[in-house]
Amino acid sequence: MITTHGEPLTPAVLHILMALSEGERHGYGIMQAVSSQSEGAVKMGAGTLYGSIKRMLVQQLIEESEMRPDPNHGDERRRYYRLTSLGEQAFQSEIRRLERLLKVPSAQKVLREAQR
Amino acid sequence: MITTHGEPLTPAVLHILMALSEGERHGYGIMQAVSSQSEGAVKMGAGTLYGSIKRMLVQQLIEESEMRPDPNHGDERRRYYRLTSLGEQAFQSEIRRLERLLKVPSAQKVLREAQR
DNA sequence: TTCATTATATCCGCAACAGATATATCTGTC
DNA sequence: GACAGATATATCTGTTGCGGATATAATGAA
Repeated sequence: MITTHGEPLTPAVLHILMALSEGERHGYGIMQAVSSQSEGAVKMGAGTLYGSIKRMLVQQLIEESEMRPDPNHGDERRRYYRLTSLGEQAFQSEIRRLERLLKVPSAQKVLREAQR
Repeated sequence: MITTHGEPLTPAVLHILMALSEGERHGYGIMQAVSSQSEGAVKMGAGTLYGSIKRMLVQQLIEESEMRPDPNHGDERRRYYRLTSLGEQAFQSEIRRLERLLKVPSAQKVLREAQR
């Protein structure tokens, strides 16, 4: 499947971009953000998380930040990530794509019926 | 990645469900509907399409209909598909999931900035 | 009759997913 | 101080999904 703006975003990649769009986070923090942003509907396993992070670093959608946890509290192994401008663009175009998708009549119908 | 309602839907599966949510369609018709529903942003290749159809038949998200093209015009090889009730459920829960996702503040910000 | 489009289908390499597994730290509490 | 449970990172690997290439053939318009 091919989208107009670069590669298509897999659900895992979108969720990670979304988690990081709120600010810098470390791996485990991304996992938690995904769960909370989806209201518990989506659980991302460790394999998916770290595998996706690795790929996204290569694609330059995200980058590691120099931020380190306070030495007095917080696991020093924590590594923080942030969106690159490329990642931000990818996030934006994906969000807009999804919004357009939800405008399709049959999707609108579902949403109208959902609000009771 | 695990969603609360059965398996996670890949983008390809969602698009096919969405195309069929408007009525029965044959393979090539699905391809065209995907392109039009996404306003040309998404092009689904034949490999993805027929591979996904095969999987979705097994998962009972869709089923083949007995509908045949008018013998006077239309390729007789056309095979039509429709959503099963399981497919309809999957479509609905995915649409709702995506809507919730777009409610996340950082996504809302993107959408607000998009309308200019 | 020629050609673009429509239409279905498979093959296969590559990418992505996801559970299992391993290791180690942090934090609260008994 | 020991222990449990949550936090944290990472790899390995089987399985699934994607998607371009390829093949074949019917349709429809010029």
